[in-house]
Amino acid sequence: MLSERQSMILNAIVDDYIRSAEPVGSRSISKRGDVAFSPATIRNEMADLEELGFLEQPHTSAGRIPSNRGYRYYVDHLAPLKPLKAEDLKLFKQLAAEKLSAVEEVVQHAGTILASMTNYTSILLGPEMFNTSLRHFQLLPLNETTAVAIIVTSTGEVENRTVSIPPGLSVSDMEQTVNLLNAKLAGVPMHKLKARLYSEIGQEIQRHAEHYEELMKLLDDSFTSGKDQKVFLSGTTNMLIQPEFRDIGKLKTVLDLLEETPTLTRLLNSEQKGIQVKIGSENVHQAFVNCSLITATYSLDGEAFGTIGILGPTRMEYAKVIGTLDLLSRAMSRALGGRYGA
Amino acid sequence: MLSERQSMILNAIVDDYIRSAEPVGSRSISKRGDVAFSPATIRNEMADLEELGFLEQPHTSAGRIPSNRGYRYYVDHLAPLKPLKAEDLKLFKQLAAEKLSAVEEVVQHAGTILASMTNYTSILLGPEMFNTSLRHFQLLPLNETTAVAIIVTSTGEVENRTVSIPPGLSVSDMEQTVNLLNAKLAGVPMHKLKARLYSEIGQEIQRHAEHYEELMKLLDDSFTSGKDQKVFLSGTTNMLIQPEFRDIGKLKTVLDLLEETPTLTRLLNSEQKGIQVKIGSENVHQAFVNCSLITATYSLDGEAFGTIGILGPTRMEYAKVIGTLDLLSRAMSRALGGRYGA
DNA sequence: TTTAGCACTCATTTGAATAGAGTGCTAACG
DNA sequence: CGTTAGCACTCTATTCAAATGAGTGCTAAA
Repeated sequence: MLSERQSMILNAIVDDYIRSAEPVGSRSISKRGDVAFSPATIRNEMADLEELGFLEQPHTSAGRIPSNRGYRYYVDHLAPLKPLKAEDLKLFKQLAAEKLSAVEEVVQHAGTILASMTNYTSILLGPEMFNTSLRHFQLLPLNETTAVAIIVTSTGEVENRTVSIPPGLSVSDMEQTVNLLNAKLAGVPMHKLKARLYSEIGQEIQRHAEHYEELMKLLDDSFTSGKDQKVFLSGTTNMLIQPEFRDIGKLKTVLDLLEETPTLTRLLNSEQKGIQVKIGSENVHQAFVNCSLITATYSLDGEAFGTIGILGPTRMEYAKVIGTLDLLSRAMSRALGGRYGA
Repeated sequence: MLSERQSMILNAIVDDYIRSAEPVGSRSISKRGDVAFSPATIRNEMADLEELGFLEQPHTSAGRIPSNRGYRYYVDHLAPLKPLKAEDLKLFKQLAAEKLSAVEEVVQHAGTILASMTNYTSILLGPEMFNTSLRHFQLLPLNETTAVAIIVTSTGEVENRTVSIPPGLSVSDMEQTVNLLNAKLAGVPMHKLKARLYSEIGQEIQRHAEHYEELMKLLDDSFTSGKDQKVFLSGTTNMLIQPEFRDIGKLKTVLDLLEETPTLTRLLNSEQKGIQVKIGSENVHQAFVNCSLITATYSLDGEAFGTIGILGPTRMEYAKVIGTLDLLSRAMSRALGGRYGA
């Protein structure tokens, strides 16, 4: 579609613009050395590239800046990723080596590393528990009316909710029920818990316990996953140093969105695994028209999956970010995998 | 110290400035009606007030703005708090009425309300568990080498950590130990757990279990409170709409600090109960010189205590914020208290 | 096909003039 | 003697025109 030379010029322009944030002119491209033509020639090509929709001109007497399409081409034809700096690699090693007890801590730490390495905003999603299974269930009465329900998953995650005890339910009934559940439901995938509860356990409970209805309600409550997937943000203030967000209005629309965790979860939770790049208006959400969002997935012991992402202006260091995300997502999977065996 | 008239004028100036964010001149004060003197008279008083350090002048031909000292006087001599709007009160009622299962949800929700009612940034600290006591302890093995330690407090909070099992420790030894702990330590305040573990339980364990050292290490790990007090932020982007933070540099120093949860915890965790107002440089932290921080404390069932706070520019609607914090902290204590009986 | 040259465009910078808000001081007033 | 009107003065913010300069598009020559 593009000639070799056009491709080189586009590449040079995007590269330059990513560094300077200023419209780049034909002269500066010519002087770079990697495209050995005169400004005039480059100007002609630039006019063509603009007509094709890869470049834009803020005004007649300014240089060119890449359009979304230009960035897209740049990303799709990215040169093989250059290896990261040694010091950065060391950070990854540390992540894997560190004795972090909880998954959340690993994820949080990874987010901090990501933000400080890239100078953009990192958005990480905690592992999706969809694929994990039940390890242990417990009901601990606090007083006459309330109890804590505790669920431990196969990956060692602990979830808890406060539930109300139906009046008149005997302690022994409750204990018996819990024992039954542990016997019957241990190892069952989390997303099948409720179905199993009704299909298999229901009758059993009905046989030996009073207050069937209320008890089932209690258990149903316990198995209702309370929280959404957890969102970890880091480096939000890196957004402030981007010249494209000098305009407080634009800045606010983005930062506002970052406070809406449910929306973020939806935006990051892509079906696909691997690395994904959404440039400008390729993002569904209006607030991200000036941003690019790059995401990668990690896995926890092959069961649960989560997402890590970087949000920055469309004028983003794609090569660096993609490389970093790729390595970090692997490092995370490594740090998390094998930690909890079956 | 200040004459009746000076006091009134200072009050009027602060009031005006809080609303307009512009230096206020003698004419506009005179026209307000509540200080019935000519601009010239007011000018004279203003000059005096400036000499006394209550006012400042950006430049010779501008109006006056309050100094930190001026704000302090204003706050200390604040008129009796006017009651909140009916719609706001309704929000509080809802908070108390809502069936929120977890303490964290109550706190989080309160933060959202606070930020949206005041249009400032709310900073809430989750309850300090210092005063709660142990309800239940459990060790759940995940595989040969790791286990989850689960601690349930008297207020129904659940904490969990992953710990490593010393090789060779038998399951029955572990179970026996856990039973012993529950028998001996239930009801013991959290901050005394470790001391009791060593003073009373140590010998007992030594008597019947092998691997004494390793087992104690495991238990010590379990009782080491992993997380700091949790911090909930809401309405950080409200900072962007304040004209004093039009300057991105200033904005960044503040927002950067908001990302440092440990520092925030330290800044909010005041010894004193009740409402506290820190104006401008009264704040210890450099980043808050242009801000005021107003905090109040809430309690959870009379045991654990937490803090709620509002951060805004020194030019802040003190009356409104103080009133709101006062009511909300009570509402929270009410919503949380009695929920978990002994 | 490439390039040098040149006229042209347009945002940005600069500087001077102007307007306007507010003060401090002095003198008059009750 | 406290209060107020009047006025000169100060300093910022606005406005506008001119100058600057980066960069382009086009044409003609190499």
